[in-house]
Amino acid sequence: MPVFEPSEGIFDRAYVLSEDYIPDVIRGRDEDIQRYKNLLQPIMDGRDTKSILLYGKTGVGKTVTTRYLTQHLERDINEYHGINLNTIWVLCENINTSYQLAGAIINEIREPENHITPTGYPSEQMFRMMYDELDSLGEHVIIVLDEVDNIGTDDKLLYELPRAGSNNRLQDTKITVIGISNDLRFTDNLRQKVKSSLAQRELQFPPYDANELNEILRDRAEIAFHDGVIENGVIELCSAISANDVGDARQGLDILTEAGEIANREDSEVVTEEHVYRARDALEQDLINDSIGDLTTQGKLVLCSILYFERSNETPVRSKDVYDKYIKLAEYIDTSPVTQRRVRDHLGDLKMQSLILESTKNTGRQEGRYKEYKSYADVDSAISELDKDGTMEPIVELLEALN
DNA sequence: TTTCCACAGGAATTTTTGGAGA
DNA sequence: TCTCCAAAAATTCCTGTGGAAA
Repeated sequence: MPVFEPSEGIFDRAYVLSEDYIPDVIRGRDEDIQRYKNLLQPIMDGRDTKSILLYGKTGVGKTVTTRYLTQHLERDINEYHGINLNTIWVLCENINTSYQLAGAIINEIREPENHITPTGYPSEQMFRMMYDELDSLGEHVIIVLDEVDNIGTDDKLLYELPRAGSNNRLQDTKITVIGISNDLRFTDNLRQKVKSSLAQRELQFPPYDANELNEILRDRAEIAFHDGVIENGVIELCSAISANDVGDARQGLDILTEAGEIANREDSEVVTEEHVYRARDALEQDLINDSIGDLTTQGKLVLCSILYFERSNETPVRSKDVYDKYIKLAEYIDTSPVTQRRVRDHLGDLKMQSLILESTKNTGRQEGRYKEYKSYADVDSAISELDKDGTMEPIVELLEALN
Protein backbone atom coordinates (compact mmCIF):
# COMPACT_ATOMS: atom_id res chain seq x y z
CA MET A 1 0.00 0.00 0.00
CA PRO A 2 1.51 3.41 -0.93
CA VAL A 3 1.72 6.01 1.86
CA PHE A 4 0.99 8.88 -0.55
CA GLU A 5 -1.38 8.99 -3.50
CA PRO A 6 -2.10 11.88 -5.87
CA SER A 7 -4.84 13.95 -4.24
CA GLU A 8 -7.87 14.36 -6.41
CA GLY A 9 -10.49 16.96 -5.73
CA ILE A 10 -11.02 20.53 -6.74
CA PHE A 11 -7.44 21.45 -7.75
CA ASP A 12 -6.34 21.00 -11.33
CA ARG A 13 -2.90 22.67 -11.39
CA ALA A 14 -2.35 23.99 -7.84
CA TYR A 15 1.25 25.08 -8.52
CA VAL A 16 -0.15 28.05 -10.45
CA LEU A 17 -1.05 29.61 -7.08
CA SER A 18 2.49 29.31 -5.72
CA GLU A 19 4.99 32.14 -5.35
CA ASP A 20 7.37 30.60 -7.88
CA TYR A 21 4.88 30.48 -10.73
CA ILE A 22 5.49 33.05 -13.45
CA PRO A 23 2.33 33.75 -15.48
CA ASP A 24 2.41 34.37 -19.25
CA VAL A 25 0.76 37.75 -18.73
CA ILE A 26 1.40 40.07 -15.77
CA ARG A 27 -1.81 41.93 -15.01
CA GLY A 28 -2.04 45.61 -14.10
CA ARG A 29 1.64 46.39 -14.72
CA ASP A 30 1.85 47.31 -18.43
CA GLU A 31 3.52 50.70 -17.99
CA ASP A 32 5.80 49.50 -15.16
CA ILE A 33 6.97 46.54 -17.25
CA GLN A 34 7.75 48.82 -20.21
CA ARG A 35 9.85 51.15 -18.03
CA TYR A 36 11.58 48.19 -16.36
CA LYS A 37 12.27 46.65 -19.79
CA ASN A 38 13.88 49.91 -20.97
CA LEU A 39 16.25 49.81 -17.97
CA LEU A 40 17.31 46.22 -18.79
CA GLN A 41 17.62 46.81 -22.55
CA PRO A 42 21.36 47.83 -22.36
CA ILE A 43 22.18 44.26 -21.21
CA MET A 44 20.63 42.96 -24.43
CA ASP A 45 22.58 45.54 -26.44
CA GLY A 46 25.88 44.77 -24.71
CA ARG A 47 26.12 48.25 -23.21
CA ASP A 48 26.94 49.25 -19.61
CA THR A 49 23.94 49.09 -17.33
CA LYS A 50 22.88 51.04 -14.26
CA SER A 51 21.91 49.43 -10.98
CA ILE A 52 18.15 49.37 -10.43
CA LEU A 53 16.22 49.78 -7.20
CA LEU A 54 12.63 48.58 -7.34
CA TYR A 55 10.36 49.40 -4.46
CA GLY A 56 6.74 49.04 -3.46
CA LYS A 57 4.71 47.31 -0.74
CA THR A 58 4.55 43.53 -0.29
CA GLY A 59 2.70 41.57 -2.99
CA VAL A 60 2.51 44.32 -5.64
CA GLY A 61 4.29 42.23 -8.28
CA LYS A 62 7.90 43.37 -7.88
CA THR A 63 9.31 39.87 -7.59
CA VAL A 64 7.13 38.19 -10.21
CA THR A 65 7.80 41.00 -12.71
CA THR A 66 11.54 40.77 -12.12
CA ARG A 67 11.45 36.98 -12.57
CA TYR A 68 9.37 37.39 -15.71
CA LEU A 69 11.73 39.93 -17.29
CA THR A 70 15.03 38.28 -16.28
CA GLN A 71 13.77 34.92 -17.54
CA HIS A 72 12.84 36.43 -20.92
CA LEU A 73 16.12 38.35 -21.05
CA GLU A 74 18.15 35.18 -20.36
CA ARG A 75 16.35 33.35 -23.17
CA ASP A 76 16.43 36.20 -25.70
CA ILE A 77 20.07 37.20 -25.18
CA ASN A 78 21.07 33.59 -25.67
CA GLU A 79 18.99 33.31 -28.83
CA TYR A 80 20.24 36.54 -30.45
CA HIS A 81 23.84 36.74 -29.21
CA GLY A 82 24.65 33.25 -27.90
CA ILE A 83 25.52 34.79 -24.52
CA ASN A 84 24.80 32.99 -21.25
CA LEU A 85 23.21 35.40 -18.82
CA ASN A 86 23.18 34.19 -15.20
CA THR A 87 20.70 35.55 -12.68
CA ILE A 88 21.60 35.14 -9.01
CA TRP A 89 18.62 35.57 -6.74
CA VAL A 90 19.33 36.36 -3.08
CA LEU A 91 16.46 36.65 -0.63
CA CYS A 92 17.80 39.02 2.03
CA GLU A 93 15.00 38.17 4.51
CA ASN A 94 17.45 37.02 7.20
CA ILE A 95 20.50 38.90 6.00
CA ASN A 96 21.45 42.07 7.85
CA THR A 97 25.17 42.55 7.19
CA SER A 98 27.42 42.76 4.13
CA TYR A 99 29.32 39.74 5.43
CA GLN A 100 26.17 37.59 5.45
CA LEU A 101 25.20 38.88 2.00
CA ALA A 102 28.58 37.86 0.55
CA GLY A 103 28.12 34.39 2.08
CA ALA A 104 24.63 34.11 0.60
CA ILE A 105 25.86 35.06 -2.90
CA ILE A 106 28.65 32.46 -2.67
CA ASN A 107 26.16 29.77 -1.66
CA GLU A 108 23.78 30.75 -4.48
CA ILE A 109 26.58 30.11 -6.97
CA ARG A 110 28.08 26.98 -5.38
CA GLU A 111 26.63 23.47 -5.37
CA PRO A 112 25.02 22.56 -1.99
CA GLU A 113 27.87 20.21 -1.04
CA ASN A 114 30.34 23.13 -1.30
CA HIS A 115 28.28 25.65 0.68
CA ILE A 116 30.19 27.73 3.21
CA THR A 117 29.17 28.30 6.83
CA PRO A 118 27.74 31.65 7.94
CA THR A 119 30.65 32.67 10.24
CA GLY A 120 34.31 31.97 10.85
CA TYR A 121 36.03 33.72 7.92
CA PRO A 122 37.76 37.11 8.10
CA SER A 123 35.62 39.70 6.26
CA GLU A 124 38.11 40.36 3.47
CA GLN A 125 38.47 36.64 2.79
CA MET A 126 34.69 36.33 2.54
CA PHE A 127 34.46 39.21 0.04
CA ARG A 128 37.39 37.84 -2.01
CA MET A 129 35.71 34.41 -2.21
CA MET A 130 32.52 36.09 -3.41
CA TYR A 131 34.25 38.04 -6.19
CA ASP A 132 36.18 34.90 -7.25
CA GLU A 133 32.91 32.99 -7.54
CA LEU A 134 31.30 35.79 -9.56
CA ASP A 135 34.33 36.03 -11.83
CA SER A 136 34.20 32.28 -12.45
CA LEU A 137 30.73 32.71 -14.03
CA GLY A 138 32.04 34.99 -16.81
CA GLU A 139 29.98 37.03 -19.33
CA HIS A 140 27.05 38.86 -17.69
CA VAL A 141 25.46 38.26 -14.29
CA ILE A 142 22.35 39.89 -12.83
CA ILE A 143 22.29 39.89 -9.02
CA VAL A 144 18.79 40.36 -7.61
CA LEU A 145 18.73 41.35 -3.93
CA ASP A 146 15.15 40.70 -2.84
CA GLU A 147 14.06 42.48 0.40
CA VAL A 148 17.35 44.40 0.30
CA ASP A 149 16.05 46.78 2.99
CA ASN A 150 16.79 44.11 5.62
CA ILE A 151 20.48 44.88 5.25
CA GLY A 152 20.91 47.52 7.87
CA THR A 153 23.67 50.03 8.42
CA ASP A 154 26.40 47.55 7.48
CA ASP A 155 25.92 48.41 3.80
CA LYS A 156 29.51 48.24 2.52
CA LEU A 157 28.65 45.61 -0.10
CA LEU A 158 25.60 47.53 -1.36
CA TYR A 159 28.03 50.30 -2.26
CA GLU A 160 30.80 48.07 -3.62
CA LEU A 161 28.86 45.46 -5.59
CA PRO A 162 27.40 47.72 -8.32
CA ARG A 163 30.92 49.21 -8.80
CA ALA A 164 32.78 45.89 -8.75
CA GLY A 165 33.65 46.11 -12.46
CA SER A 166 34.96 49.68 -12.44
CA ASN A 167 36.91 49.02 -9.23
CA ASN A 168 38.66 46.00 -10.82
CA ARG A 169 37.23 43.57 -8.28
CA LEU A 170 35.91 41.61 -11.29
CA GLN A 171 37.95 40.86 -14.43
CA ASP A 172 35.82 38.49 -16.53
CA THR A 173 32.26 39.18 -15.43
CA LYS A 174 29.96 42.16 -15.89
CA ILE A 175 27.28 42.52 -13.24
CA THR A 176 24.01 44.37 -12.92
CA VAL A 177 22.50 44.73 -9.45
CA ILE A 178 18.74 44.88 -8.96
CA GLY A 179 17.58 45.73 -5.43
CA ILE A 180 13.99 45.01 -4.44
CA SER A 181 12.61 46.72 -1.35
CA ASN A 182 9.29 46.60 0.48
CA ASP A 183 10.21 49.76 2.34
CA LEU A 184 9.05 52.85 0.44
CA ARG A 185 11.44 55.02 2.44
CA PHE A 186 14.41 52.71 2.02
CA THR A 187 16.42 55.17 -0.09
CA ASP A 188 15.79 57.98 2.44
CA ASN A 189 17.69 55.95 5.02
CA LEU A 190 20.61 55.05 2.74
CA ARG A 191 23.89 56.92 2.92
CA GLN A 192 24.22 59.20 -0.11
CA LYS A 193 27.14 57.30 -1.62
CA VAL A 194 25.33 53.94 -1.23
CA LYS A 195 22.21 55.42 -2.77
CA SER A 196 24.11 56.74 -5.79
CA SER A 197 25.68 53.30 -6.27
CA LEU A 198 22.75 50.96 -5.61
CA ALA A 199 19.89 53.12 -6.89
CA GLN A 200 21.18 54.64 -10.13
CA ARG A 201 17.72 54.02 -11.54
CA GLU A 202 14.56 53.71 -9.42
CA LEU A 203 11.17 52.20 -10.12
CA GLN A 204 8.17 52.30 -7.84
CA PHE A 205 5.30 49.78 -8.04
CA PRO A 206 2.00 51.12 -6.63
CA PRO A 207 -0.43 48.80 -4.74
CA TYR A 208 -3.06 46.91 -6.73
CA ASP A 209 -6.65 48.05 -6.40
CA ALA A 210 -9.48 45.54 -5.84
CA ASN A 211 -10.24 45.28 -9.58
CA GLU A 212 -6.64 44.48 -10.48
CA LEU A 213 -6.45 41.93 -7.65
CA ASN A 214 -9.68 40.44 -8.95
CA GLU A 215 -8.16 40.01 -12.43
CA ILE A 216 -4.98 38.44 -11.07
CA LEU A 217 -6.81 35.99 -8.82
CA ARG A 218 -9.34 35.07 -11.50
CA ASP A 219 -6.56 34.38 -14.05
CA ARG A 220 -4.77 32.06 -11.66
CA ALA A 221 -7.92 30.39 -10.31
CA GLU A 222 -9.05 29.49 -13.83
CA ILE A 223 -5.91 27.41 -14.32
CA ALA A 224 -5.44 26.17 -10.75
CA PHE A 225 -8.95 24.82 -10.11
CA HIS A 226 -11.27 22.56 -12.06
CA ASP A 227 -14.11 24.33 -13.87
CA GLY A 228 -17.04 25.45 -11.76
CA VAL A 229 -15.61 24.70 -8.30
CA ILE A 230 -15.20 28.34 -7.26
CA GLU A 231 -18.54 29.71 -6.05
CA ASN A 232 -19.63 33.20 -7.09
CA GLY A 233 -18.19 35.86 -4.81
CA VAL A 234 -15.18 33.83 -3.62
CA ILE A 235 -12.61 35.58 -5.84
CA GLU A 236 -14.15 38.98 -5.04
CA LEU A 237 -13.95 38.21 -1.32
CA CYS A 238 -10.28 37.21 -1.49
CA SER A 239 -9.52 40.39 -3.46
CA ALA A 240 -11.49 42.55 -1.05
CA ILE A 241 -9.69 41.12 2.01
CA SER A 242 -6.25 41.75 0.53
CA ALA A 243 -7.18 45.12 -1.05
CA ASN A 244 -8.59 46.22 2.29
CA ASP A 245 -5.30 45.32 3.92
CA VAL A 246 -2.43 46.56 1.69
CA GLY A 247 -3.31 45.58 -1.91
CA ASP A 248 -1.18 42.45 -1.60
CA ALA A 249 -1.75 39.90 -4.40
CA ARG A 250 0.38 37.29 -2.57
CA GLN A 251 -1.98 37.48 0.42
CA GLY A 252 -5.02 37.04 -1.85
CA LEU A 253 -3.44 33.99 -3.53
CA ASP A 254 -2.49 32.48 -0.15
CA ILE A 255 -6.06 32.85 1.11
CA LEU A 256 -7.45 31.33 -2.08
CA THR A 257 -5.01 28.40 -1.87
CA GLU A 258 -5.79 27.75 1.79
CA ALA A 259 -9.55 28.00 1.10
CA GLY A 260 -9.12 25.40 -1.65
CA GLU A 261 -7.16 23.11 0.65
CA ILE A 262 -9.80 23.38 3.40
CA ALA A 263 -12.51 22.54 0.86
CA ASN A 264 -10.41 19.62 -0.41
CA ARG A 265 -9.85 18.22 3.09
CA GLU A 266 -13.58 18.33 3.75
CA ASP A 267 -14.37 16.64 0.41
CA SER A 268 -16.39 19.66 -0.58
CA GLU A 269 -17.04 19.93 -4.30
CA VAL A 270 -16.90 23.73 -4.25
CA VAL A 271 -14.95 26.53 -2.55
CA THR A 272 -17.31 28.82 -0.66
CA GLU A 273 -17.03 32.23 1.05
CA GLU A 274 -17.10 30.43 4.38
CA HIS A 275 -13.95 28.54 3.34
CA VAL A 276 -12.33 31.89 2.56
CA TYR A 277 -13.07 33.33 6.01
CA ARG A 278 -11.74 30.19 7.69
CA ALA A 279 -8.66 30.29 5.45
CA ARG A 280 -7.93 33.88 6.49
CA ASP A 281 -8.18 32.96 10.19
CA ALA A 282 -6.06 29.82 9.72
CA LEU A 283 -3.30 31.78 7.96
CA GLU A 284 -3.26 34.38 10.74
CA GLN A 285 -2.99 31.59 13.33
CA ASP A 286 -0.19 29.89 11.35
CA LEU A 287 1.74 33.15 11.39
CA ILE A 288 1.39 33.42 15.17
CA ASN A 289 2.39 29.77 15.67
CA ASP A 290 5.48 30.26 13.49
CA SER A 291 6.44 33.35 15.48
CA ILE A 292 6.16 31.45 18.78
CA GLY A 293 8.14 28.52 17.40
CA ASP A 294 10.97 30.86 16.39
CA LEU A 295 11.29 32.54 19.81
CA THR A 296 14.39 32.01 21.94
CA THR A 297 13.99 30.44 25.39
CA GLN A 298 14.10 33.91 26.97
CA GLY A 299 11.49 35.22 24.53
CA LYS A 300 9.23 32.26 25.33
CA LEU A 301 9.64 32.88 29.06
CA VAL A 302 8.57 36.52 28.66
CA LEU A 303 5.55 35.41 26.63
CA CYS A 304 4.74 32.77 29.30
CA SER A 305 4.77 35.50 31.92
CA ILE A 306 2.11 37.46 30.03
CA LEU A 307 0.09 34.27 29.37
CA TYR A 308 0.21 33.59 33.13
CA PHE A 309 -1.44 36.96 33.84
CA GLU A 310 -3.86 36.38 30.97
CA ARG A 311 -4.95 33.06 32.48
CA SER A 312 -5.34 34.74 35.88
CA ASN A 313 -7.48 37.49 34.33
CA GLU A 314 -4.97 40.11 35.46
CA THR A 315 -4.21 41.76 32.13
CA PRO A 316 -3.23 44.34 31.05
CA VAL A 317 -0.12 43.92 33.16
CA ARG A 318 2.67 46.47 33.58
CA SER A 319 6.22 45.67 32.53
CA LYS A 320 7.53 45.60 36.11
CA ASP A 321 5.08 42.84 37.05
CA VAL A 322 5.86 40.96 33.82
CA TYR A 323 9.51 41.00 34.87
CA ASP A 324 8.81 39.78 38.42
CA LYS A 325 6.77 36.85 37.08
CA TYR A 326 9.41 36.19 34.41
CA ILE A 327 12.08 35.82 37.12
CA LYS A 328 9.92 33.25 38.96
CA LEU A 329 9.23 31.28 35.77
CA ALA A 330 12.92 31.29 34.81
CA GLU A 331 13.81 29.89 38.24
CA TYR A 332 11.02 27.33 37.85
CA ILE A 333 12.79 25.79 34.84
CA ASP A 334 16.35 26.39 36.12
CA THR A 335 17.20 29.06 33.56
CA SER A 336 19.32 32.10 34.38
CA PRO A 337 17.15 35.22 34.08
CA VAL A 338 18.30 38.21 32.01
CA THR A 339 18.09 41.84 33.09
CA GLN A 340 14.98 44.02 33.08
CA ARG A 341 16.43 46.03 30.18
CA ARG A 342 16.75 42.91 28.09
CA VAL A 343 13.21 41.80 28.95
CA ARG A 344 12.00 45.19 27.66
CA ASP A 345 13.67 44.33 24.35
CA HIS A 346 11.95 40.93 24.32
CA LEU A 347 8.61 42.64 24.99
CA GLY A 348 9.30 44.93 22.04
CA ASP A 349 10.04 41.91 19.84
CA LEU A 350 6.84 40.14 20.93
CA LYS A 351 4.86 43.27 20.09
CA MET A 352 6.53 43.49 16.66
CA GLN A 353 5.45 39.92 15.98
CA SER A 354 1.85 40.73 16.96
CA LEU A 355 1.95 38.20 19.81
CA ILE A 356 1.16 40.82 22.45
CA LEU A 357 -0.52 44.22 22.62
CA GLU A 358 1.05 47.25 24.30
CA SER A 359 -0.43 50.42 25.75
CA THR A 360 1.15 53.34 27.63
CA LYS A 361 -0.16 54.58 31.00
CA ASN A 362 0.83 57.70 32.85
CA THR A 363 -0.30 58.43 36.39
CA GLY A 364 2.00 61.42 36.84
CA ARG A 365 3.74 61.79 40.17
CA GLN A 366 1.80 58.91 41.62
CA GLU A 367 3.33 55.98 39.71
CA GLY A 368 4.99 57.68 36.76
CA ARG A 369 4.85 56.48 33.19
CA TYR A 370 4.88 52.81 32.25
CA LYS A 371 3.65 50.34 29.65
CA GLU A 372 1.04 47.63 29.99
CA TYR A 373 0.77 44.41 28.03
CA LYS A 374 -1.78 41.77 27.17
CA SER A 375 -1.76 38.75 24.88
CA TYR A 376 -2.91 39.27 21.30
CA ALA A 377 -2.47 35.63 20.35
CA ASP A 378 -5.21 33.19 21.38
CA VAL A 379 -4.04 31.95 24.80
CA ASP A 380 -4.95 28.26 24.30
CA SER A 381 -3.26 28.14 20.88
CA ALA A 382 -0.18 29.91 22.21
CA ILE A 383 0.12 27.45 25.10
CA SER A 384 -0.27 24.43 22.83
CA GLU A 385 2.41 25.86 20.51
CA LEU A 386 4.74 26.36 23.50
CA ASP A 387 4.05 22.77 24.50
CA LYS A 388 5.93 21.63 21.39
CA ASP A 389 9.14 22.91 23.01
CA GLY A 390 10.09 20.34 25.67
CA THR A 391 11.98 22.89 27.82
CA MET A 392 8.74 24.78 28.51
CA GLU A 393 6.84 21.70 29.67
CA PRO A 394 6.76 22.52 33.43
CA ILE A 395 5.49 26.05 32.69
CA VAL A 396 2.91 24.78 30.22
CA GLU A 397 1.62 22.46 32.97
CA LEU A 398 1.48 25.43 35.34
CA LEU A 399 -0.49 27.47 32.82
CA GLU A 400 -2.84 24.56 32.11
CA ALA A 401 -3.49 24.23 35.86
CA LEU A 402 -4.68 27.85 35.96
CA ASN A 403 -7.44 27.06 33.49
C1' DT B 1 5.18 76.57 36.06
C1' DT B 2 8.03 73.27 38.13
C1' DT B 3 8.90 68.93 40.16
C1' DC B 4 8.75 64.19 40.37
C1' DC B 5 7.84 59.37 39.32
C1' DA B 6 8.81 55.01 36.95
C1' DC B 7 10.10 53.52 33.29
C1' DA B 8 11.41 53.51 28.06
C1' DG B 9 14.82 52.98 25.17
C1' DG B 10 19.41 54.60 22.84
C1' DA B 11 24.32 53.76 22.79
C1' DA B 12 28.37 51.61 24.01
C1' DT B 13 30.39 47.65 25.75
C1' DT B 14 30.87 42.85 27.11
C1' DT B 15 29.81 37.99 26.88
C1' DT B 16 28.42 33.93 24.52
C1' DT B 17 28.10 31.05 20.59
C1' DG B 18 29.58 28.71 16.66
C1' DG B 19 32.71 28.09 12.90
C1' DA B 20 37.45 28.21 10.22
C1' DG B 21 42.01 27.05 9.99
C1' DA B 22 46.72 26.11 11.65
C1' DT C 1 43.42 22.23 20.89
C1' DC C 2 44.10 26.93 20.31
C1' DT C 3 43.49 31.36 18.17
C1' DC C 4 40.95 34.20 15.27
C1' DC C 5 36.63 35.91 13.55
C1' DA C 6 31.71 37.54 13.20
C1' DA C 7 27.02 37.50 14.88
C1' DA C 8 23.80 37.54 18.38
C1' DA C 9 22.50 38.11 22.98
C1' DA C 10 22.96 40.43 27.06
C1' DT C 11 24.61 44.12 30.30
C1' DT C 12 25.58 48.69 31.84
C1' DC C 13 24.93 53.39 31.86
C1' DC C 14 22.53 57.08 30.84
C1' DT C 15 19.13 60.59 29.03
C1' DG C 16 14.44 61.41 27.69
C1' DT C 17 9.43 61.32 28.43
C1' DG C 18 4.80 63.00 29.76
C1' DG C 19 1.24 63.85 32.81
C1' DA C 20 -0.38 64.39 37.70
C1' DA C 21 0.81 66.68 41.87
C1' DA C 22 2.84 70.46 44.26
